[in-house]
Amino acid sequence: MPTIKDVALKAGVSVTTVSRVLNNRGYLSEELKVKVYGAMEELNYRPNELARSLSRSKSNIIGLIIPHVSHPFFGELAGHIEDHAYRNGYKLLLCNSQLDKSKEMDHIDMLRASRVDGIIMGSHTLEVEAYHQIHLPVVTFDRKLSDNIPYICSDNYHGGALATTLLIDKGCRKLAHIGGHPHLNVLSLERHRAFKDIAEQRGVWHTSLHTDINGFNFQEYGRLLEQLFREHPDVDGIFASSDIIAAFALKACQEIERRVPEDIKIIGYDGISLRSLMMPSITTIRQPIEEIGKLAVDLILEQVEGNPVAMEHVLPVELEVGGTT
Amino acid sequence: MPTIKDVALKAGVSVTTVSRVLNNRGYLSEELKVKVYGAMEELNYRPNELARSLSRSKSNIIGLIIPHVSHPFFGELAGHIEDHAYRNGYKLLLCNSQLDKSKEMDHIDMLRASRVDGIIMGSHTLEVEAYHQIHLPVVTFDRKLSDNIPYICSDNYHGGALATTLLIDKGCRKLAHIGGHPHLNVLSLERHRAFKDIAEQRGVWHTSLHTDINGFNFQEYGRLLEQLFREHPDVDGIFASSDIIAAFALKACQEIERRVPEDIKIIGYDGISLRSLMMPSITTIRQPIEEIGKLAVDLILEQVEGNPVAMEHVLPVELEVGGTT
DNA sequence: TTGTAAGCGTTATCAA
DNA sequence: TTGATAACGCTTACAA
Repeated sequence: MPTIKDVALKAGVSVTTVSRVLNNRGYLSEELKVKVYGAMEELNYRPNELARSLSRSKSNIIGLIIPHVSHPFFGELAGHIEDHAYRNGYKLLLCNSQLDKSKEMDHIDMLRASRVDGIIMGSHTLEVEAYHQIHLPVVTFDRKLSDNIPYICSDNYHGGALATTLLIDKGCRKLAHIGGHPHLNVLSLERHRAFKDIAEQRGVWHTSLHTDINGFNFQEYGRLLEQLFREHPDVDGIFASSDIIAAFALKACQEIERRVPEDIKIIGYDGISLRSLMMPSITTIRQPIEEIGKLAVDLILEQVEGNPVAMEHVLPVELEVGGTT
Repeated sequence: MPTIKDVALKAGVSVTTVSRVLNNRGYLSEELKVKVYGAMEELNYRPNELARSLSRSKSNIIGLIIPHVSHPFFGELAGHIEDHAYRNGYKLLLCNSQLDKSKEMDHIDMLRASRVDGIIMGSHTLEVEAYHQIHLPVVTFDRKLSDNIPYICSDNYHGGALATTLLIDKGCRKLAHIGGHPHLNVLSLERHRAFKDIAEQRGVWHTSLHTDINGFNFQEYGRLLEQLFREHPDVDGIFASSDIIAAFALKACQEIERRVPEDIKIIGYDGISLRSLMMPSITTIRQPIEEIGKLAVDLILEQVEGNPVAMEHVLPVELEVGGTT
């Protein structure tokens, strides 16, 4: 591959000048530009980003750590993040922690070693301390780490309240919540708190199930639902903490021939686009996934540029009525 | 951040020695190792991968270009690719082309400028020539570019034949195929060819619909199905070129109250894990997604190491019977 | 066994 | 306005 030296040689100027043209710094005559650009064209020259990054101490790379890209919610989120990063001249280094502590630690290490300009953390298997050691612009999704690391989340409590209220208003009298493990330090647990609060306020019977600490295991969802219907065959309302869990619930109901929404109502959370693929389409609490992705990138960029950023970003949710309620 | 110099200073040796310890080159006394590792530990030193990459002319980064990570098939594929890359000490730079020519071109350019060690191409909006200019290890998924760029695909023709045969054997007499745009240069079009061949061989009526050239638009799938049922209300078998399309077909049937599989049978393609979430779960032709991902990474690595690789990699598909047939 | 010094391809400082 | 030259942090001949 041709280097800046080759371009300089061909254009009959110094590398400094080529660099200046490349970065549009200082005064540059039209004639000079034409000459240099011409040489670049001829050589099919592309500046080496590795060298640039090293020299400037800035890689223009953002690291993203999430549990699984293959999970529809994170897949959509990652898509928007990449898109927004791209529009801002940034690249995306993708890491799947698979909710494995050592993998997540490795990934953080690797991203630091790669001198990424910032890290978007969507996986949270480690203790707060581990994230404090990062010493890089960080933004967290769905977890508050400390007072000086910005975080983004949807309005989990409100979403949980909306969902629970809807079920009760629609006549459900025996509610179940299925969500993530309570020991995970994530803000989405607020959904569960809201569920309990509202159910108690309204005096409605309720129970709660949760996944293993290594959530996102599709097989497990099936087992949980089986357990639910075994122990409480008369549940008539399910608030699932994700649309995927809700879809499993829907399927489980249909398999035991309980009509949805007549016999039992289901509401999910997230608002993944696949929810409308189910039959009936799943009622859900929609998080603004695209906005979350954009904001995450923006918060990294602001920090990179040394600008102050707000620490708390609670984005509004919206009830999206489908056919399961 | 501490550099190799700081480590050298603290350990009381030269940078060369530190580098040697770092890379485990040559003879190193236990005592020395302890000393150097100790210094690294104390300083919380991590070698700067940018500098290493520049120096070695090797970034240990693989670029991946796909249409959308948010599409379940590509999401799963990307997950496996990242995982396998990680196990081999490689990082993944993710690019979503969104089937936009200029975006795809930009991404290729960017990956080259970033000196990635190789590119896995899963998006194919450009002409063959564009890919030839890459001059880097490349492996293609589902498209044959030339005789010297390795490609991976599932046994599309066989899969298409299996699917069509199943529908006919199960008694369907009026078949429809829904797939990607015929002008896209992708091997998955073989599924359609097989569909037509088999239907004709068996003397069964058949028709074909296809998406826009910018496929993967979920809204469009709905329109296509509406069109299908309007023009051919008596179709009794649908071969969809992806599980997502199949899911849309299933939903469309249920909405117009045609029973699946009694009145109309549906079979998809891909074998995404979400297919089992549908009710009934979707019968499909399963591609070995994990294997495809691994192989893609391996083919890049082999090329990076200068080893010869086979050009054609047709992976077997498998009929996965669900409830829609 | 260890160290000096050149090089990887840029950018940035400072003269001219 | 342009050009040497020294960084950036690491690897690697080549010496010692």
